[in-house]
Amino acid sequence: MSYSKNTDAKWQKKWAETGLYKYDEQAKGDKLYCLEMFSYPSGASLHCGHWYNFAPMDTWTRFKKMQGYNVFHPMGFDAFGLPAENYAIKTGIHPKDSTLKNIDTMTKQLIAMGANYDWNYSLNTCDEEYYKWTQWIFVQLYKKGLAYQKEAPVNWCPSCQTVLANEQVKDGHCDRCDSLVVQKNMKQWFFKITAYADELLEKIDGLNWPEKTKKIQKNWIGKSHGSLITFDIDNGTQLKAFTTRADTLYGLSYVVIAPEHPAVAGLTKPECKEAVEKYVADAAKVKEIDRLSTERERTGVFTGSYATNPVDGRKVPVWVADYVIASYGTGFVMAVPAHDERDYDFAVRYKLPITRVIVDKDGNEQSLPFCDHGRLTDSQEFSGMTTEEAIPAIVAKLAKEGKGELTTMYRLRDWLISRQRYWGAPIPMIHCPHCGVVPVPESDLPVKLPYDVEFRPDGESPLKRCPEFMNVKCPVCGADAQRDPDTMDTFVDSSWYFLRYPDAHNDKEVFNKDKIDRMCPIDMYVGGQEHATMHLLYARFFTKALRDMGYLDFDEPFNALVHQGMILGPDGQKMSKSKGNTINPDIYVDKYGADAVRLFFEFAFSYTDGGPWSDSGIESMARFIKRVESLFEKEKTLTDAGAVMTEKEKELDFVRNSTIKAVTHDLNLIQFNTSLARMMEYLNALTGYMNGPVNKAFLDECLKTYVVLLAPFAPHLAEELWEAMGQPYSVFNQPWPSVNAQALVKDTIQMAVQVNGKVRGQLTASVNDSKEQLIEKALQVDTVKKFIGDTPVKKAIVVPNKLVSLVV
RNA sequence: GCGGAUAUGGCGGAAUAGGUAGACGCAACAGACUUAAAAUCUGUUGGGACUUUGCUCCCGUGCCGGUUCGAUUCCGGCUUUCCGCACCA
Repeated sequence: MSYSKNTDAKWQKKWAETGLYKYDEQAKGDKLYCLEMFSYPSGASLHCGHWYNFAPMDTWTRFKKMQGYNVFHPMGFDAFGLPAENYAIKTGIHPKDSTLKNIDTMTKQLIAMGANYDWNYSLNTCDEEYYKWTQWIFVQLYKKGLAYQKEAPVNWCPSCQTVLANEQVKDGHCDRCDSLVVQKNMKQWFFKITAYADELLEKIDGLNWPEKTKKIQKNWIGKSHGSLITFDIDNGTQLKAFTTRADTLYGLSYVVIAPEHPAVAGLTKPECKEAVEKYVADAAKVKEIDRLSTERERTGVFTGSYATNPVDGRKVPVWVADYVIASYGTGFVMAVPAHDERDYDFAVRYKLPITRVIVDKDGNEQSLPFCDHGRLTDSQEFSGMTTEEAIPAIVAKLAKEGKGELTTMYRLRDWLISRQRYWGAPIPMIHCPHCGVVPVPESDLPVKLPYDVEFRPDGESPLKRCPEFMNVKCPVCGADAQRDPDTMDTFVDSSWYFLRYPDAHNDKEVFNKDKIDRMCPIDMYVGGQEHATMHLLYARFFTKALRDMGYLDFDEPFNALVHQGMILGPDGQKMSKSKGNTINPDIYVDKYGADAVRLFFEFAFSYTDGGPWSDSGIESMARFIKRVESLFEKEKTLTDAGAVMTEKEKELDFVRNSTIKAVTHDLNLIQFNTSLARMMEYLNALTGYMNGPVNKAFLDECLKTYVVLLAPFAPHLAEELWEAMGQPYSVFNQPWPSVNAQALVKDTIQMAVQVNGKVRGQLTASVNDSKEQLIEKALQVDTVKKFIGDTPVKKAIVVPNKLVSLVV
């Protein structure tokens, strides 16, 4: 017998035939819902990133099953999306055809990996059975007021020919194709994620997530405490400004409005009209390009209008400037150049007054702009107060006239979900000339995505060109109406898939409430960190919205979260086709077997770090497998020296039990690399033991322990060894070994002896030695004597089982 | 610019309620087997010193300092690389 890819095939077949992976909801053991982020079948096959995400977690879930948990571990496909569509445009192959073919290939690869998914619980987001419920959720959100349409400046990717959510724009570029994103005013569908901003922020602290991810998400939500201050404008209107520094109000020198703000036209005096209109038009054109420059000059124009500072009645000019963001706060800000860098630069450029109203806490005048908190000066009755005292005081004064209030503001914007693309779930809304926007009745769902459509994008949704799809009767009045031609962002599909798995084939409801409440939240969720402000945020929002609509009873979808690291090319660079450093894992599976590839990914780096692919690394894993096999081969040739437990047997038993202890501990912490290091040490100990006379019955027990411990890591090899030992199928029905505490107690211990903090010698201690006896022994060590000489020992510290430290 | 992380042999990486730094593996070198090579097995392997080659000594976890009998681990200040955000008022 020799492990190879044939071994893989043999056991994969047997596992499938015997239903080893079948999930039984009624089975004994605590439920453990473990999930990896499902894969995107845009490429033709699984790549190293998938393998690194899935294979080690397969090991982990197998371990948990052996520990007695009732593990639910499904897998599906995030099948809609731009890459499949772009591939279709390039090749002419319909996205549905390529996607289904890729899903088929990837499923086979996952099976070839040895992954223990129960495919009866699988799902695929481009399946009508699935997107029917995606649309159903859209309708519920609409009815709840959480889905709405608005005309707004949106991010437009000219290459993908679609709008994008804020979260999908990185450095002003499209997250998918890297094209420069431009701004466009369009009427689009939004989900009101901001309604949950507070809860999304607060509940994050209770989650067992990586701290960094929590921080990224918190910053993205970006709560800030401040005040809304109302300004009277000389055209008779009022505008509110959001500020975190109401204490600087006496230093006001002008106010600024964003170019996209609807009030701009009304503010502009005839003599300024030409300049303002030109500025607004230019701002729209160059804005996104210039945003990339951090050295960008702040520009603006005067509108001709004046605003009144509500705190002292002074008039200040109203400017238009594109350093004000229309979509944050009110799009209108108060400018205090002395205490804000941006306002300072702007004031210097346009020769606007700069008035100091804050000094530092000690009363010293710092150089301007001085942006720290401090103490007020030249601020009437508020002079002398600190920033912290002055803010509520000034707002209270303004509040009497209805011109000030404390408030909070969020950086988070509502989630724009319309996409002018073909390959997604159609938005289930109908536009009727009489009734306006009407949701598709639930009984008419799904709104099927038509197959025969010219899907090349031209800035309008491809579905618009499909009259059979577009033309519909209004469900309310029966008049001729039009469907919404857009499809939903694919992040909508993935915002609830984990809720569908436990009840994947329910055709009556989105999911059964009892079932979902029993199975969720997810106990362990594993996927890339790049989803921190996208999928992981959207999924939390969906869970909360569905909870508030009564469909489930928990607050958070993912109790624990782990990010696997990234696998790099052999050159240490990110894998990419253009660099030519990609690795196809299939080739290695074919050559060395799935277990060798699994072991490589698990042993070569810490799971959360990842690292470069290495051919010699994978060869070393193949070598490890051979060493394990030859050990078991050798065992058959040994003769029994009798059932005696000598020091050698005790030593091996010590290693066996400390291996069980360490592997269990490290696997619980998702530390595959150190677990396997312990397995190698145990292998080395077995090899050493088998060079001498052996107690066969005892050795047999040690080898059985070895196979059971190895099983989650190298499942095919372990089944083969288990069978070869004459043990009944399957090794995965074996309980996880427990530690015999007795075996870990040693009679004598090696301890270090330190003199003034430096190790100078070793001593052999007996477990029963008292502190005094240990110190006495330490003083007798030759090398220690040399360093102490005649100097008296001032102090002696004993660290049990570790060392004796002498201070002279 | 702000925020977060990171730094350990030739390489991947171990070890932190402060306690023998370098586990485990790779690569390298030497030996065994072989006509030879590969494979396999065994051994050595952080750097340096030696008029005691040793159960020897000195140095060593990015840099500088501090606390401690003792610091990879804690504190203060830098530097590097990576990541997140980036006119958020």
